[in-house]
Amino acid sequence: MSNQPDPATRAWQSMRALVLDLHDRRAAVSDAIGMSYLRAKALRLLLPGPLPMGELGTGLGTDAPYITVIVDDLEKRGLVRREVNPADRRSKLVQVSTAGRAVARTADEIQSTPPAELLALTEADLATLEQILRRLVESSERR
Amino acid sequence: MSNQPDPATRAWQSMRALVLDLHDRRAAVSDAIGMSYLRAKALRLLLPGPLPMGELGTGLGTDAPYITVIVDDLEKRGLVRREVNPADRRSKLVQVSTAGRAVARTADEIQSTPPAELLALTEADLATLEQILRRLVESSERR
DNA sequence: CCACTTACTTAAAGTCATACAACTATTCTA
DNA sequence: TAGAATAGTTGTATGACTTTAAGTAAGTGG
Repeated sequence: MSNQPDPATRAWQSMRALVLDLHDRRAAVSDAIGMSYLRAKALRLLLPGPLPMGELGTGLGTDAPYITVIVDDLEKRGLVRREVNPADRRSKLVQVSTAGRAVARTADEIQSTPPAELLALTEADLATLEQILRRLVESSERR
Repeated sequence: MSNQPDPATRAWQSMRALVLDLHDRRAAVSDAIGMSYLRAKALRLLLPGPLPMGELGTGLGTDAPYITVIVDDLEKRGLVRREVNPADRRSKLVQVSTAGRAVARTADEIQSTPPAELLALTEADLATLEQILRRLVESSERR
C-alpha cells in the first residue's frame, strides 16, 4: 500500500483543496449580491449573449422546472428578460439586462480575484501554471 | 479596459472551472455513498483521528446544532461513535468506525481520482504543476 | 392532417443546509 | 463557591435545490 499517491492525484487533490476549502468564494459571492450562487452563475452564463432556457439549464446542470423558477426570480429582480425566440416560438431567449450585467460583474470580481498566495508566486511560476491550467481547461471543454 | 486579465486571475479562473464545473465530483461522491457530500467530508476529516464536535464543526464550516444532526445521522448508520472526552466531560470525541473508514475511502477514491486530461500531461508538466500547487496549499494553510 | 416530439410551465413533496433561540451539563475564574 | 463561559443538544423556521408528475403551446414527420 503506497502512502504517497502519484503526482497527478496529488495535484488534483491540491487543486480541489484550494478551490473548495482554502479559498471558497461561493458564500462571499451570494452574500454580496443577495442571491444564490446558482443565480450568479446563470447571469454569468448569459453575459456572452441570450440563451434559450434549455441551454441555460444545461450550463447550470439543473432541469427545466427549476430553470423556470430561477429565471422567474431573476426577471422579478429586473436582471433578465424573456424574449420569444423568433426562430422557434416554443422557446424563449433569456437576455441579461444592464442591471443584470452589473450584478454578474460584481460576482465575477469576487470569485475571479486570485488568492494572495497565488499572487505571491514568481512571474515564471505563474506563467507556467497558467499555461498548464489553460491547456487542461481546453482539453476538458472539447468533450 | 483590459480584455485579458492577468496570469494570476486567469490561472485562478481555470482552476475554479476545472474543479467546480468541468470535473465536479461532489454529486458522484454523494450518489456513491448514499449520503450528502458534507457527511462524506466529515468522515474524511475524522480519518486522522477522533475530533471533538466543535473542531469538526470548524472543519466543515457549520455551526454546532447542525454538527449534532450530522453526527447523529452518521452514528445511526454505524459510521462513527461518540465518546466522552476524558479531558473535558462537556465535550465528546467523534471517532470513525471501521465501516465509516470504508465509506470515507470510497468517497476519497472518487473525488481524488484525477481527470483523464490531467493524466495526459507530460511527466515534467505534472511534476511542475504538482509542486506549485503543493506550495500554494501549504502557504494557504498556514494562516 | 394527426400523432409525436420538443420547449417551457406549474405544482407538490422531499432533502440538505443555514440561522436562531433556548436549554443542560460541565468547567473556569474572580 | 457564585457567576460566567464553554460544549453540546433540541427545536423551529427558512431557503435552496432536486425530483416527479402533469399540463400547454408550438413545431415535425409520416
